[in-house]
Parts: sequence; structure tokens; C-alpha cells
Amino acid sequence: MGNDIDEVVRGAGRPRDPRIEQALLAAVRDLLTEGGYAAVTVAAVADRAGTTKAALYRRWPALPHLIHEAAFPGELAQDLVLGADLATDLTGVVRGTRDTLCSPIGAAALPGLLAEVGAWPDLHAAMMRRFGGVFAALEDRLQKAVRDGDAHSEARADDVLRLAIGAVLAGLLLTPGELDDAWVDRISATLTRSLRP
Amino acid sequence: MGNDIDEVVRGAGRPRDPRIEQALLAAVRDLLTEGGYAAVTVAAVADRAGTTKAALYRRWPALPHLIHEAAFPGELAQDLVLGADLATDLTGVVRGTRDTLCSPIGAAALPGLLAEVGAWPDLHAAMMRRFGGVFAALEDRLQKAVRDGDAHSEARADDVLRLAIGAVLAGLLLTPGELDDAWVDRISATLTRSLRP
Amino acid sequence: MGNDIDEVVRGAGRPRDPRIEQALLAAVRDLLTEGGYAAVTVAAVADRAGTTKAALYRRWPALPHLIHEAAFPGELAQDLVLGADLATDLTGVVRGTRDTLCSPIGAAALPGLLAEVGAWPDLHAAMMRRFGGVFAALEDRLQKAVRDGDAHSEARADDVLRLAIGAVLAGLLLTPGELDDAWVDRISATLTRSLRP
Amino acid sequence: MGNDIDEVVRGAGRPRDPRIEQALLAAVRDLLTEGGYAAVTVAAVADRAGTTKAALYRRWPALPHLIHEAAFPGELAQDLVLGADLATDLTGVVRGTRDTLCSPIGAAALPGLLAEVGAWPDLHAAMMRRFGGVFAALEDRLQKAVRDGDAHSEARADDVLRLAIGAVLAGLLLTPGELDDAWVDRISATLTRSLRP
DNA sequence: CACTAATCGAGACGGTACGTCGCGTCTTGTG
DNA sequence: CACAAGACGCGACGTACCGTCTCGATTAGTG
Repeated sequence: MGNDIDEVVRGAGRPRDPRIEQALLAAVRDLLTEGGYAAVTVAAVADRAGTTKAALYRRWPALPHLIHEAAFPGELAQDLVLGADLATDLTGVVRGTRDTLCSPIGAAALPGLLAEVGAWPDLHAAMMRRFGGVFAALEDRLQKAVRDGDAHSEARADDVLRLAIGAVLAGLLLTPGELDDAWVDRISATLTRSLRP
Repeated sequence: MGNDIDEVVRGAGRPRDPRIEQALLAAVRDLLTEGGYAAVTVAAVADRAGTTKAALYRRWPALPHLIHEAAFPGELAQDLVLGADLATDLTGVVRGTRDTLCSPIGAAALPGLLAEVGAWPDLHAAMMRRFGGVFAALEDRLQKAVRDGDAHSEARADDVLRLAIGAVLAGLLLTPGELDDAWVDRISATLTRSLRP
Repeated sequence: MGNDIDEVVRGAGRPRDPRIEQALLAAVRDLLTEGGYAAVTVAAVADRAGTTKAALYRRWPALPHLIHEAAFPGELAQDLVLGADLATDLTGVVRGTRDTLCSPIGAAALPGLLAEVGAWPDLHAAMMRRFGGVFAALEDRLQKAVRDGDAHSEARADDVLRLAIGAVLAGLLLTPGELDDAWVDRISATLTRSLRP
Repeated sequence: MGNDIDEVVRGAGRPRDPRIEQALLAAVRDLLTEGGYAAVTVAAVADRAGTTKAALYRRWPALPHLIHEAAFPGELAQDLVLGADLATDLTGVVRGTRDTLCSPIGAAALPGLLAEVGAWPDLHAAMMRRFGGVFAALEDRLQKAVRDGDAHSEARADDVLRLAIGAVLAGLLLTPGELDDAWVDRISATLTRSLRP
């Protein structure tokens, strides 16, 4: 006894075909790569995935939600390891952010996605959640840096993270193609300097 | 002599009604304020301006160009005065950027505009040009700061500007409503620290 | 022996809930009355009956068959009594036809049903069968009338019946609301005249 | 002067391409012939006509209106000539009605059209108007017949016409294929008999 | 008492059509 | 030429209905 509700919820009706979900996500990634954001149409995605628009709308409230999930699956902090010296750790954050947002798929999806955020509050929340892990890790790391005397005591993780994300965003939207590894090093060094006590 | 070309161009046929241009720009600003980016459709703009779509397309190659001009007229560096100490000047740059991009009209127009940039190279160029004056002024100021010993010698104006713009952009797109004056001060202070020799 | 087949057919598996059949028929009649033919969708019928689409399709090959059975149950000649003089009997046929086809439910169902007849041969057959009893009775009556000298010898029951049905049909489809009792009397009189020797 | 309104109405905007109207009507007729009522889809019609759905909706409020105009253009009484003896004239009415409603296109369109009549009051009115000429002519002819002693004085043109239309309708919807010339003669004779004084 | 087989509810599935909207172009008549 | 008006081709949108299917859970009769 106990989880009657769960059982009812799980058991009701024909279960969704899990392959359709994957096929739709893959179709979005294909179309983003081949034709950019404009090519990602509800009909085109469904077609490419070998299914129908209705199946798509059953899973996501609108196209941008699906695109978001397809372009930025999982947690951004996934392979972020903080533990070296502060400069190295900040480089990791900046590089990770750049790699994620500037990947072919990410770069194709992001501008359009950001434009739709205003119309879909839940989409906005979902995007913010992606940065949750990075923020927590960075906050911990910064507190340690303050204790170790590597950072001044007013340093704020949210400001640092927003500067990093913002730098990538501005680069991606305004001057794409200049965000090479040298740029990562320069921005990381700048952030490191800004934290000095 | 002199402006033959102008005369030929101007002289042929009925001259354009200059009021239409202004009415269209005003209509875009009204619609942005009232209904956001989604409300700014060609038909709605022309209607609100009391004119027609054809008149609009005679003046701008496409809607985003008109929106750009309506939301961000003139040069961004317009009322930027650099000459005080470095911290104050940087605060001016950050505040000016925030004020421009986060004005009700700017905030409504920017996400959509950035999404369209990929499709209209000339629109991208036009947007970049807006920052030209700020960049030049900041570069001058930074060189002086290096000479004065206020900034380290590897400081780059483009990186600083991109960090400032990026910070505003990230704030606007991801956490709007948090970009108050205290935020401006914190970010400006951070940038100033990052420039210390 | 005798009903082995019946027993085998009946015995296997869980028996059908007889209340569902009635609930579906009643649901169709409700929806026809409330919202007309367009309101009678498979999902709406199943919902209203408190059951599901699958249960419906287990009982009828398609929606029109169910609608037919709901709107025109049983034999049309049910309460047709022929035996008075010819004029009275013809009035009975015309009135009966009108009453059946022009009842609120019948009138709502008929136009749609007739449109579907082309797509469902078995539905066509089922509809024709409804008139079988009336036709047989009318044919008998007409033969007697010929013998009695009340009708000319070339009178054909099928033509008379088609004229009667057609008159109701044309009235229902083209000028509904005019098929009152006076109309029944006029049409009956006309048919009676046409049969005179 | 005087028709300012007309001039304004006519002169405003780009005029409709008259070829599109014809192409759409022809497309409906083609599709009716080839695939029946079910094949007449908004998209299919527009496609076949080499135009778009929007152009169609600009001309007719809905598909049934277009189908009606395509299947039953002009006045039904077009080539109806009344003036011979009553029996011949009635045969002309019955035959004309049958020919119009039972033509391949008419037969394909009619059942569906009649089903939609309930949903579109204006469509109903348009269909009724088609019979206006026939009714007027028949009324005149009947009055003359009464004066000549060929018809009894209570004969009503509307009843006769409804009987004729109804006979064709019932034949078309219930027993198509039996409405040959012999049937026309039988029904006409029946109607003639029914009018005898 | 298990076993079998059809039913029940719920709801996803592929397919197809709907009517609307926006874009950027075009074609008129009138200044 | 510009201008108002509005039709044009194009293509996407989100919804609705159809008839089928796949589940897990009943609900009889049978072995």
C-alpha cells in the first residue's frame, strides 16, 4: 500500500512510445545543424522524426521547450570539476560555458530560444535551472577562496557567473568566431584579477 | 555643382512624405510598449502609423531593420562623458549600456532583434556600429589609464566592453529586474578591479 | 443441440456490459438534440456515455452506424395500420414518414446520415431495410385498391413510397417548418388523386 | 455623377484575379468527378487550382459555398421551356430536375451539400434561390392549366415542385441508378394525374 | 483454483483537414 | 515617383477528429 496514486498515474492508458521522444530530440538537433533555427518547424521536426505534430504537442507545450531540451540536455555543470587553484577553476567555468553555448547546435538554438523566453515563463525557469549546479559549485569555491585569501570578501558568485555567461553571450551574439581559447584565457584572467583581495 | 547625385535621386517623381517615416518609427515604439515584440507585425505597424506596408518596405528592407532603428536610434555614446577617474568612467559606461538596453522599448526589442541578426548580415553590422563610439572612447580612456598607472598594460577595451555589454545582456535575458543601481555599482567595481595593474 | 455456435460465441471471455450499448445510444440522442450532427463526435459520445471509444467500435463499425441506430431504431412500419379507405391509409403513410424523419432527433441526424451513405454500403442497406415493412404493406394495400377499383392498374407502390419519402425529404432539407398537418393532408390528397383510375 | 460609392468600392486595392475564381470552380468540379465529395478539400482545391487557401477564403466564406457554386451554377430554370400541354411541361420539369441533380457532378456534391446546409443559413438561402425561376414558371403554367380546365383549382405549384424535387432526391439518395427516362415518364404521369380536376 | 479469453478504462498513435496569421511582393487607381 | 488599398503565393501555426493500438485491470466461464 502507499503509492496508490503513483500506480494509477503510471498505469493509465497506453504508455508513450519512448522512441518518439528520442526521435524528436534528434530531429531537432539535425535540423538545427542543417538549417539553423528557422528550419526547426513543428511540421519539419515531426516529419523528420517519423511521427506527427500531435505526438510532439503531447510531450512539450510548444516548440521552444523541445528545442531547449534538444540543444541543452542535462545539467551544464556535468563535467565541471573545481578544485585546482582559483585561476584554473575560473578558466574551467568560462571554457565550459563557452563550449556549451557555442557548440554548433547551441549556437544555432540560443538566439531564437532567448527571444522566446519572454513569451514562456516556464521556459525561462527551465533555462535558469540549467545553471543551478554551476552556481552552487562556484559559490562553494568562492567561499573557500575567500577563506584562503585568494578572493576579496565581497565577491559574489552570481555576479561572476553572470559576467562569464554574459561574456560568452555577447561574444556569440555580436562577434561570433572570436571566442577561441585565447579569448577564454583572457576573460578568465580578467575575472581572476577582479576577485583579488 | 556638388550634389548632382542627390538632386537626381531627390528630383525624380513624387517625394516621400517625411511624416510617414516618423509615424512608422513611433508606431513600432508604441506596439513594443503595449504588446511586446510579438505585437510588432508589419500590418500592425502600418495600420497604427496610418499608412501601408508598401510605404514601410520602401524605407526599410525588412521589419527588423525598422525595429532596430525605432528602439535604438542614434549613437549609444551620445551622452557618454569620460574624463573623471577610471572607476567613475567605467560606472558611466555600465550605466549607459544598461539604461539603453533595459529601457522598456529596448528590453522589448532586443531579444527578438538578436534572434534576427543571424538572418540579416546588414542588421548585424548596423547593430555593431551603434557601439563604435563607445568603443573608441573607451579605448582612448584605457590607454590613458595605462599611462597613468591605473590599469595594467594588457587591458583591452574590446574585452572590457564585451564584459559590460555581456553583463547587461545576461541580466536582461536571464534575470531581468535585478539590474538596479547597486548592480551597476558592483559590476563597475568588478571591472575596475580587473584592470588594476 | 441447436445453439452450439451461440454458446461458443457467447461463452468466450468477459461478456459485454449491456448498459454500455444503451448508454451510447442515449448519448447520441442527447448530443443530436443539444448540438446537432456536428456535436456527435466519437469522443463526445463515449464521454457522455461514460465509456470509451474502444467500447463503441466494438459494437458498431463506425459512428454513422451508431447514429443511424440511435436516431431510427426499429422498423418504421411499427405503428402503421392500413385497412381504412385508401385516402386515410395514404395519409397514415405520409404522416408516419413525416413524424419519423422530422422528429427533433431524426431531423438532426438525417442530413448527415444521408451524406455518409455513399461511403458505407452496409449503412445504405440498413437504412433501406427500415422501409421494407412499409413497402410490403403499401404494396398489399395498393393491390387491394386496384382490385376494388380505387386505383388504376399501373400504380406502383415503390413510386408512391418514393414520392412520399421524397416529399418529406425535400421539405425537411429545403423548407423545414412547413411540414405541418395541413401539408400532410395536401400531399396525401395529391397522392390519392394520382392513383385514381 | 452619383455612383461615387461604386467607384470607391471598385477602385480600392489590387483587383482580384478573375482567373483564380474560375480555376477554383473548375478544380472543385474536377475533384468531385474524380474522387467524390470527400476529395474536395480546401487544400486540394487550392492546389489543383494553382493557388492558395487564403485566395479561396477571400472569395467564399467556406468550402460548401464554393462547392455549391461549382456544382450548380446559374439558374436551374435556364433551359426550361413551358408551353406545350401540361403533361409534356411536367415531364420537362421532372427531367430537368433529374438532369441537374443527377449529373455526375451534382450527384457527387448534393449529399454533402445538403448535410452542410444546416450549418450555413446563407448556403441554404442560396440553394433555395436556384429554384426560384422554376417555381415562378410552374406557378404561371399551373394557373393557366386551371383556367383551361386541365388542373383542379386547389393545385399548388410549391407542392408539385416539392414532389418533383423530392422524388429526384429520394431516388438519388436512396436508390441511385433507377432514375432513367422511364422513371421520369412514370413520375411525370403520376404528377399529371394528381392535378386532374 | 488456476487458466483463458474477451471486455473495460484510459490514453497514445499516425494521419489528415481545418481556418488563421504573418511575410514580403504585386497590381491597381489616384495624386 | 509616392501613396492607399488590398490581393497574391508561401508557409507555419495550433486544434480537432478519425479509427487503431497498447497497456493494466476486471470479469466471466472452462479445465
